[in-house]
Amino acid sequence: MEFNKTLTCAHCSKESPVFCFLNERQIDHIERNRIEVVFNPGETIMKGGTPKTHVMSFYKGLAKVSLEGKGGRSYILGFIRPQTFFSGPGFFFDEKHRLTITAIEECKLCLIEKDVFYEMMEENFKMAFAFMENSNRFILNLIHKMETFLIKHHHGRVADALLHLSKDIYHKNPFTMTISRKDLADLTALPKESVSRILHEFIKDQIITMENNEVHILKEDTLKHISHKG
Amino acid sequence: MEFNKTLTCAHCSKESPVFCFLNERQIDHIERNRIEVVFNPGETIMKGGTPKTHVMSFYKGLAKVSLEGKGGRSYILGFIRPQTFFSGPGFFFDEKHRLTITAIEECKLCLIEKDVFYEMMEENFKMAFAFMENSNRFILNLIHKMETFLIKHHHGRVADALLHLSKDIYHKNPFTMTISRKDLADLTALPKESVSRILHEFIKDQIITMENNEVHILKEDTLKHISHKG
DNA sequence: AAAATAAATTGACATATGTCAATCCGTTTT
DNA sequence: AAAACGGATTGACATATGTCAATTTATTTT
Repeated sequence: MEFNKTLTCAHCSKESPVFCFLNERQIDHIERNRIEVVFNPGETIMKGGTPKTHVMSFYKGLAKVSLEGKGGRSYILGFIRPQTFFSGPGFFFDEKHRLTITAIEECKLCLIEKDVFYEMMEENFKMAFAFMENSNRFILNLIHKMETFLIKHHHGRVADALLHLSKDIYHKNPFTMTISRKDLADLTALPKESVSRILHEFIKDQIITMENNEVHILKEDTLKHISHKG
Repeated sequence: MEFNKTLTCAHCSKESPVFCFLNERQIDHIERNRIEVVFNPGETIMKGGTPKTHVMSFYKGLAKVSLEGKGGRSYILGFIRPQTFFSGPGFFFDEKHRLTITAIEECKLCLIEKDVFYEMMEENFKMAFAFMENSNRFILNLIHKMETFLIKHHHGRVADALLHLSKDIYHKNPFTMTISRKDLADLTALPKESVSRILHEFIKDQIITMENNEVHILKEDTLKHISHKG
């Protein structure tokens, strides 16, 4: 964790899905009320169960959003990529984080006090709506996530995860998996051994290649088919 | 489905988590722009995939909210009980219902045009906030639901479902299950045969009794334990 | 570079779980 | 009341899947 202001709200806010609606006065207000932080891989950005004191504007890196389930298991509900605004689900509901956010690649982000954000939302309707739309996006992701959890055959879940990583997270096809096998296991709600095996089968069947976490999806359609048939 | 106005917004809005913030003029506005409908058990109130044209104020009955998954399976994400406001997830995002709502017991509800609702939200900030809080509640439910899906042992899922039904849905302990075994299966994401078997074991172990869908939870703590250990 | 540590893979095994089919029960229909 | 229907239960069975332990590979440390 490092502290050092290298960003400016004037610049970042343009890219933010929520803060892009702020007026100059408000931009200045968060500029004076933000904390800029860098997290290294593995570090916990927000811990489920702790008090919710800040909202987050994610500027750089890759982080995972996970739900800590019973018996020490944890389940990855999604990833955070720049630019993202994140308040945690249940912003209007209670004062606790439900989810844990952990840095996977080095992350740079700003924290803004909850009350400061709340104030601004009250006086800026456009932003309030953007906030709602942003929350909506999160729910829809959750619902999709839920669908994938309900895929019966585990091959389907891994197939889905690979497609998701390539398309939505790394945005390329031969991509370098910066997430661990354990993460891939938590993402699919499978034991890591199963993930290994299934990955191996995909390689054997020439659906993907993988060398040193460099994954290349050869037969996207086959993966899609595997994921769809369940 | 029957049409016949027997309710008044002036009365109902007092109980609504969202409409309770409306002023007289606005109450009058929805009074003139609402459709009152009665659905019989089994009827589809909203169908996933169809255009999202109205929001719903749920006045009476019991309905299930489900996600239609791959291969004709469907999964119950939750139930709707009066008084509930329901817009469907992703209200600000797109024009499609993601979830299907089906009446279990006879349901009476009002439909209000999306645009009418939108207008009112724009001019009434308090209501907008109530709407957000309401959405938040839905997300938190989803997250909890997700946790239960991830319970490893299936006994745990059934235990959790029984507790949920008794505590949150029927609000009593010896309760009459108005939902079918198939629904219970969809609620736990299990095949209905498994549900039957597990229920039978619970009865055998004297954790519950069940006669003609009259369920009595005898050992709540045991159920909780089964659900928690996963 | 060698040693130590952690991560990932593989193998073997028991069993929890899904599927199919047959039976049972309750409800409705004529 | 008998027949017909749908829902729920039970039984039998194959197998997909999780677990544990051992091995290999990769990564970090000294």
